[in-house]
Amino acid sequence: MAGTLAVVGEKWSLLVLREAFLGVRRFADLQRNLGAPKAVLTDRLGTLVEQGILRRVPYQAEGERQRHEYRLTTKGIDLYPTLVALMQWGDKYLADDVAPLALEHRDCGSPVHLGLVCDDGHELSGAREVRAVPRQGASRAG
Amino acid sequence: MAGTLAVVGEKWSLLVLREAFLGVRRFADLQRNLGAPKAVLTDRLGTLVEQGILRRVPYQAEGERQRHEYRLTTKGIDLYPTLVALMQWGDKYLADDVAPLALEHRDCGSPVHLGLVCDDGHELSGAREVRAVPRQGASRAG
DNA sequence: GTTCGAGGTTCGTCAAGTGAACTCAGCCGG
DNA sequence: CCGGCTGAGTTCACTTGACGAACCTCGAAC
Repeated sequence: MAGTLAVVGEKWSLLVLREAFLGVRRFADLQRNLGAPKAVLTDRLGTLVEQGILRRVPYQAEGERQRHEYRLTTKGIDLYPTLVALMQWGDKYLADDVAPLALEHRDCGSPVHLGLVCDDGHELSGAREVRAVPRQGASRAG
Repeated sequence: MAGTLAVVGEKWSLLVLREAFLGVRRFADLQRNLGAPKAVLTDRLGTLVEQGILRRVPYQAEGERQRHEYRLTTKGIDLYPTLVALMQWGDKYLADDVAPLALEHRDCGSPVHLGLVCDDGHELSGAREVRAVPRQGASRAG
């Protein structure tokens, strides 16, 4: 866990990824949506690319010179549950009125949420139903 | 989401919460386990208490004066999925050898993981099976 | 060959993080 | 009653990082 935070724990990283999941790929759009200083955004995008979470892909809009856009890699897409977890908590405890974004299953249309499930197929109600078991062979990092 | 990050997005907050979930409650133990400067730890604990994520509970060890310990509130416990999400991603992409901590269902003993499930009971394979639908009535905050 | 705009870089300022040293409150042993 | 010990902070000097504004650069269009 500490490792993950070292990678994406900086101030704007997860917000950049949120935009990425919403389909925002261009520097200027990210900058406008987030309101982050350009210098910080440049730096964050750089480290996310370094970490293999985003890819820098060339593209060319009509009548413009070639530029680069930022796309999620598989490694980046796998951070989706993290973002959803943050979102759900915010929706529950911080939302003024109603969640501003709903997630639904693309196939069946019903609402999607994040849950703890065990390999027997039970869905757990929360942290109290989980036992954490330390393992040997590594100090705790997660 | 931005709101959630404003609350727990600072450098040590989520690590403090990890320790809390592992049962660490005392200032000195937190400080030792995390290696965070005392000043920062004091500040983080203070804001987490302010936010209602931790409670300051008096306790008294034998032969010592009364002190305070920090315990998770319900609001804090509900951050569990966030931590698990960070942990699972770290286990997948950053672990040197093997995950240092395994989670199991307290009732049936089988491994627990975090998954996206829809209200029809399907478990989704990942972000690509989800569609995000904006709602009216609020600007996006999540 | 000047303008325009995306995608940066540079710079001065200011907030936040960091570690070491210091404080404070009580319990204890002498 | 005195002085030392310990857990929990606080203060301080220093370094790192965030911030906003201004500047630079490349290529297309005029």
